[in-house]
Amino acid sequence: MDFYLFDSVKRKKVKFEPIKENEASIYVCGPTVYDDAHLGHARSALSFDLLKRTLKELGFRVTLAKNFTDIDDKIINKMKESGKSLKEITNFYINRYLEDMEALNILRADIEPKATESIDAIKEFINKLLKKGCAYKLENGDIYFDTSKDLKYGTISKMVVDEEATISRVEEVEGKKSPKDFALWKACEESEYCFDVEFGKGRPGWHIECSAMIYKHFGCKSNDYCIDIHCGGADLLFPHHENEASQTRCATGVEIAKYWMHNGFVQIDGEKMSKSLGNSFFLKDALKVYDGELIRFYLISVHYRNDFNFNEVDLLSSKKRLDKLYRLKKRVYQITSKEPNKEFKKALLEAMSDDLNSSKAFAIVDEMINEANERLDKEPKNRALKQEISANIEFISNLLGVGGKDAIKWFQQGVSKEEKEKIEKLIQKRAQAKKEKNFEVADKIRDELKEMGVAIMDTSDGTKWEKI
RNA sequence: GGCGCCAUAGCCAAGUGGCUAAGGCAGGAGCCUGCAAAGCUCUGAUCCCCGGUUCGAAUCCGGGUGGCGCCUCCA
Repeated sequence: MDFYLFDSVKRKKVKFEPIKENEASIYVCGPTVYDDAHLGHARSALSFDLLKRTLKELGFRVTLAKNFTDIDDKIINKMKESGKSLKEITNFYINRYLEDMEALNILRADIEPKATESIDAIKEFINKLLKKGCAYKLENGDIYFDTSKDLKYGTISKMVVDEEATISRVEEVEGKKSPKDFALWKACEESEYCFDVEFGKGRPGWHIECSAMIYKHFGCKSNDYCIDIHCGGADLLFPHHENEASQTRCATGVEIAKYWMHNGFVQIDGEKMSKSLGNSFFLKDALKVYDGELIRFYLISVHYRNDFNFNEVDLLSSKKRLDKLYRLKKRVYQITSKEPNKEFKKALLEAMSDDLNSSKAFAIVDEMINEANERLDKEPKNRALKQEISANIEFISNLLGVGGKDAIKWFQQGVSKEEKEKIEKLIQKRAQAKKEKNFEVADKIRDELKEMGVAIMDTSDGTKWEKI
């Protein structure tokens, strides 16, 4: 099965034809680790987690790299504010990021380079640019990339940078040849975040690390491209990706990536989530209230390229939808899965192969759930059917990363042992009352359970309960 | 000012030239049930407006209206 993706540089959907047959090299622009991850980080990570899972399922050998920018102005500011060391801050937030992403069931990247651990690669890269005359040094020691040396500058984002407009926005730096030029190396004095290299003490600029890391980990030797797919948030297209591409072009003569994918934004009340608007919120706070898998499901129920308007009402409607998958899973509880239904598997994979159409994929999942329930109603003892359903759910969990948890526990989240015992005792009492046809008592117990946030359902297999 | 995205039922959301416009949530009717819940069945939109292209458009083109984003760190 072929994979199609929307290439945000070509601005159209194209067939994925990897540089090396059956292999896919992916680089995702990761977070700057100066604070906790917010929903936008989650959306980006989820989008390209789906990319990785889909390509793997299609049989590609996938190598995904995601960097951590662990040296930057904001981190330095945080150091000054908190009195903590660079490493203390960045290690703390890297771990937090990884924990949050794990809660969302995001597969770990195969390579996780850090800027501070890539200084040699960055240094080499800057040296290459200096040698080729694509970079110049200012009197203060800063090194800038000379965008005029790259005739293709602007072809990634199609941004024609208006010199005057740019001047008004970008801070003027003395000695800079063009406002489009950007810092590769920022000179600094002796300190924890300064690195002593042959062209002077300093620290890397933001754009250079990605180019250097890609060069280091994937190589950009004789191919036309360094990697297959370069991914990131829509806001990175310009200037970040434009600059990365330009540097790599100048330094290696090779295009940095064959394909580009950009995910849309998470908005709150129709506006971009951002700190300056005061409407952003951290993933860790959402995770205190909602299961990570629910947040995952909610965020990937909308196509990755669209804007996503986050709100609690929709999140709760997503929960009801996801609950249905787990209710089906409960019906085939502890049944060993065999082979998934061929047509179902194909349809699901086809949807995801069409530029990661996860919305369509979930529609197919819903149809499968519906059909499975219908058939189970008719043939509750059909073991082969149960094995197939179980395998279908397993396939969903591999491809989409939802539905992989224990179905009983899913409906008992946040219920303590004592509570559980109390619930089960009440259910027993109710069963006794029912036996005695004392429905008044039975209904009273049901109301009592409902007040505890517990819903019950009588089945041929006894009374089941769920925490709502 | 430059570049770009979006507008589909009460809400969320696929579809981007041609069978009856996916799917979910909410609502209504029914089956099941002691009654419920869960599950199942049935039930809703001609696709922001105007014009054009076409045998045929939600889907392409032009013009509006409304919303959002990038151009400064940003997923």
